[in-house]
Amino acid sequence: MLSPTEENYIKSIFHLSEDGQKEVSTNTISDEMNTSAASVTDMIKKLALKKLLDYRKYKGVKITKKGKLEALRLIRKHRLWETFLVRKLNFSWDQVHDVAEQLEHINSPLLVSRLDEFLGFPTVDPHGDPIPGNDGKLPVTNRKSLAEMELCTMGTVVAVKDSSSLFLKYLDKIGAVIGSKIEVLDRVDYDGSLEIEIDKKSRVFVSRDVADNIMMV
Amino acid sequence: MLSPTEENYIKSIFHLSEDGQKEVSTNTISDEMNTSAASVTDMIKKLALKKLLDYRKYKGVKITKKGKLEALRLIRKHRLWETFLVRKLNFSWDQVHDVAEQLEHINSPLLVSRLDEFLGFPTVDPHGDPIPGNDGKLPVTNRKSLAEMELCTMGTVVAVKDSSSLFLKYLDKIGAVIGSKIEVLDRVDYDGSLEIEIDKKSRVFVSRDVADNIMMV
DNA sequence: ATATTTTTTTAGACTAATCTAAATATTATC
DNA sequence: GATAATATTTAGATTAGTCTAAAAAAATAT
Ligand SMILES: [Mn+2]
Ligand SMILES: [Mn+2]
Ligand SMILES: [Mn+2]
Ligand SMILES: [Mn+2]
Repeated sequence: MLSPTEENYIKSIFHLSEDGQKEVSTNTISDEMNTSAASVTDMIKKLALKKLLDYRKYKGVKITKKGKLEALRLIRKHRLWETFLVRKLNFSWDQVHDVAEQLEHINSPLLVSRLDEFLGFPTVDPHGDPIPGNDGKLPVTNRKSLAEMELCTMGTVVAVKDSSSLFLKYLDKIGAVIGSKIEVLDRVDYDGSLEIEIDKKSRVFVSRDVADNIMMV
Repeated sequence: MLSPTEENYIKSIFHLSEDGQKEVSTNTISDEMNTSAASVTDMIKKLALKKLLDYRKYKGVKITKKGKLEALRLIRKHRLWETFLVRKLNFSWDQVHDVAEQLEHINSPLLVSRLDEFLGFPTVDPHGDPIPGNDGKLPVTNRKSLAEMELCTMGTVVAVKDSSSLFLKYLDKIGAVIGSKIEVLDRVDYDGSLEIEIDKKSRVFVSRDVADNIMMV
């Protein structure tokens, strides 16, 4: 059994390591968690003891198979709850993250499976992120960011990398929501900002940073 | 802001004091919470400092107005979640208590009001207990326990006092669920046990203890 | 290859929630 | 009203999660 705090660490480490591939440094984790590096050292020692991380002093951590499974269990719950909040309780996509951050720690396998069933076994959450299965399997997707798209090509928004309210409200404003079609009209090589056309209607300029956080297919 | 632990204490004290009327002793609380009396003393000091309890050394505690409101806020969430689990996720009434015990601590006013709306503003939970309003108001009910009923009178089951799985499964078995009609056929004065007829069909004997936990109208 | 800077770990301390054992107050009994 | 029993509080520890400051290791720059 993991405490909510341990669960949050393992989930963050999973994300920071790009789904468990890369090693993650102490400072990277402390930045993400808004805790001191000293606290992180304590916690990664504990998680290593529980075999969720491989830890080499001064070398950072790598998440183990067991750690990945724990992270995916949590991510599954997080995304199912976000889906519930949007589809059943009429939350907007920028309101769900913080509540799901709490709900993901509720411990009841029956609740998770019934929620999944109630929602009709959804495959993606309101931000376009895939929902891991009960076995912890994530579908492979071949997405690229808006920033990586070629000039004069058209794509569909399928997900967002940043779930902050500020970012999502901005996307709502310019109309770049999931499902909308975007064509890249021009790219400023100096800073990577783009001029885009959304749904054949509005033309807007977006920064490189914004374009990095919009995932297309 | 209260921690989940503080919330659990204030809720238990509210129940033990019969909705805030009576004083509650340290040992009564420690029994209910399964903690040591020493822990209770520490906690009631803290809650008294937060003005949720009136505490006089060696004399027990009485819940304040502020404390009652906190308790009712929690009870409202608990009962709304139980209702959700039964009505939307097909939990049975004996499966909901422990999960609701976790869900009640989720902190999101928007979530509570949307859940209330989604359920069509329910007034009672799956155990027949009234759901406090957003303002903390509880409807006054005039129920009496099955044990208090007169011989040869008929009543309807409206609530249960014990929400444990063991008790509820027993009620399912004998068919004494909410809405069923019960007539008291005979009472054993020695131990207060009863012979009852349920829904004009089956006759069973129930102990005084069971009869105490079935609320009738 | 040294010296400096950055990163990471260790040492020591704090708070919340818990415990056991000892001390003290209250209540019941004779 | 003294004594015994019970209830409650205090004292002192423990664990989880956090912090700051100091020490040590690793990375970078000269
Ligand atoms: Mn979380
Ligand atoms: Mn999401
Ligand atoms: Mn609880
Ligand atoms: Mn209930």
